[in-house]
Amino acid sequence: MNTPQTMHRSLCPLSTALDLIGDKWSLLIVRDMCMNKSKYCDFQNSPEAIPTNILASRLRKLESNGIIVKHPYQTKPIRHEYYLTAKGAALLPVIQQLAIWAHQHMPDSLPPPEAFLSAKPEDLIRKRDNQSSV
Amino acid sequence: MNTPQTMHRSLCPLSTALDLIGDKWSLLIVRDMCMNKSKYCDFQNSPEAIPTNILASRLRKLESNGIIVKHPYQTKPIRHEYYLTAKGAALLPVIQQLAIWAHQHMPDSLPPPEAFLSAKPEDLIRKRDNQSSV
DNA sequence: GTTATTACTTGCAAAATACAAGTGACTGTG
DNA sequence: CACAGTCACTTGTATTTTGCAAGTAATAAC
Repeated sequence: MNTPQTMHRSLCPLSTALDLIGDKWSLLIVRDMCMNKSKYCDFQNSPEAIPTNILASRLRKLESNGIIVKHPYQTKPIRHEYYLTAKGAALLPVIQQLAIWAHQHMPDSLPPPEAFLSAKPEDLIRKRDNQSSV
Repeated sequence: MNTPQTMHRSLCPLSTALDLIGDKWSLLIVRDMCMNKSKYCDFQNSPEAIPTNILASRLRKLESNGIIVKHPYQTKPIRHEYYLTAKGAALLPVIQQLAIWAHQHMPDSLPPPEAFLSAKPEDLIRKRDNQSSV
């Protein structure tokens, strides 16, 4: 279940989107998931070095807003993997456009990987995992 | 002249883009400019009600990073209009994708205007104004 | 038992944001 | 001319968010 949705500044779609993911970290976590990263330590090990408290709070926020789901992959100490939902995977075009823009207009950024540019949202969804949450 | 560029968290294009425009307000200002708004009070009157000090600091930041240019439209009390540069106009696809995403996945957001979805970056650049800054 | 690892939480300082109240340069009215 | 009003800001300060370091619970390895 999802859609808790905080207060929105307006009903403009851009504004509501930014209310949710308009910060410096959320889309980087989504990016990592697009690159098949799924574990807490994967996100921590990304080159941007997200602070661990920010990571935990962003994962909570993204999950409570239906952008990602978590499901356990071991129980001894309970550990979760995090995956994009259809809603989360649908952010891929946004991220792709942002990466293209940066590559073309920000001199010191690297080119986006080919595989990333040619990816499609539906490729990012793990059907089994999403269905398991019904 | 532009490109002062603050420190980047990494060279990932997405990360560098978010270093610059990864906040709740910057893209709303760009959106307003895409809708042919150009004056300080236009931005202030948008429904999200940006605080005036934030607006002023964002305009400075966007200008110093080459996303917008300002040029005077009167001199009695000096007043400026703000326009997108080619670099700023190239953010249109990003904003369009974000708006599409929100419309499809955030229940209480309005549909993006048709004119906005069919716009192209080159339509947003005022050739005369950009050339005048040479 | 001791040490190490992972996925967090907690505490606190630093930075960003929000809100209210100025300020300077005018314009319009009487 | 005095005086209220507008516009594009700046300044001050409270509140919120972020960043960094350290701590903790659960377990594995030795």
